[in-house]
Amino acid sequence: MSEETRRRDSAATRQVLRDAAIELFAERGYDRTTVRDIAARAGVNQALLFRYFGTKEALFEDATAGHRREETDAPKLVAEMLGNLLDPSSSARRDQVLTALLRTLGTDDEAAAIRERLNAGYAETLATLTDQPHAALRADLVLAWLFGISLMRGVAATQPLAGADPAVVRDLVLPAVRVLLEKSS
Amino acid sequence: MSEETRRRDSAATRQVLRDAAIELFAERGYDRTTVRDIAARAGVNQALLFRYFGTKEALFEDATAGHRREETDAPKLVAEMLGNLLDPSSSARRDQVLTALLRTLGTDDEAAAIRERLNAGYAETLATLTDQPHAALRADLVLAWLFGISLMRGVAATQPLAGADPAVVRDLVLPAVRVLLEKSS
DNA sequence: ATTATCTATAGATCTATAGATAATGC
DNA sequence: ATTATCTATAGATCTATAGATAATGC
Repeated sequence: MSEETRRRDSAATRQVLRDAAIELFAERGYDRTTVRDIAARAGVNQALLFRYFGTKEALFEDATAGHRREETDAPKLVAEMLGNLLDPSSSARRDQVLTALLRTLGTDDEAAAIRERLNAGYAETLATLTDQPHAALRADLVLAWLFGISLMRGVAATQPLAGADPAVVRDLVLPAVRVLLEKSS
Repeated sequence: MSEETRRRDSAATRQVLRDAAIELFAERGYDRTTVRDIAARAGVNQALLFRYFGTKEALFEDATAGHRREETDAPKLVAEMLGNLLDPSSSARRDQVLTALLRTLGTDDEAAAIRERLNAGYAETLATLTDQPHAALRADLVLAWLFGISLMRGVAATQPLAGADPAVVRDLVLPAVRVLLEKSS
């Protein structure tokens, strides 16, 4: 609202920089996002980015951190994640982080940070989904599928997947996932 | 062998540039690969890259083009693709192109070229795999899975998927894919 | 004579820093 | 007095081009 006079507030400035960064990293990936773009979108001076985060890399790591998943009922997780990924209106923030990670995968410098976030945010919870042998591997495979779908829909935008009805996608994916994660009860 | 004296040969020079380019694009993605890197690996002068391809972008498109899949028996395709993706020794060339495309997905400028190559190279053939409704969508979903696996193994290198035995991965993935592509016969 | 290759560099970035200015809290 | 913010710029890239040089084929 009162955009005109912004009080001096280093915490707020840090936060608008983080917000602008995650948006731009999601839109363009790490390399194509410049520190000046970030500062411009945040509406703050570009030098402040370095004052508060040190380097562009540190800002990336800060901006994509801290989205550890809440512990949740395992069987519902896949459906929920799929819903998040498919529905553009839901949970925009987590989607942005995921998209930023996917778009930045090509950047070796960030590979370690990306691995850690993917693992902490998603794989750990998924691994509790099955009691079959290779539980962690099964979880990774499910995750790989969700990322592949997200990648082709959101980043590559290949048709028909990018334009498909989320409900149809879900109804196709879930039975196949069920085969992979089937409990031997 | 006789590296020392290379005859002047524009066709050969174009080809070593293409080869070096696809290697580096697969290793680092589009943005992190510089034209000087490419020329250095090819062992030719950097100005020749522009003489023969005009721009870096045109070189990318040239180097990733022309790997249209041979028409093949549909049911075997998924297993074969999976084998290609998982086995590091097989079909290094196609893997390089795929990896280059995956690593470059973040680059909007190349998005159209990438879409076209993924579609022409993989999705079209996969779409013949099933007679169920949403055949093309099912094919895209399988493709998304293969890409996701390739991405997590080769690019993000997340464990345990990155270190998993290819045979185990195949045995987990194929039954789930079968559910998705099941013919109604 | 033609054309493949090389030298040298323009011009446009981009990250990061040093140091000046100005708004706040005591 | 402290510290948030801004100005100005260093220094290191990167893509692309103009024009010189040198190896080939007739």
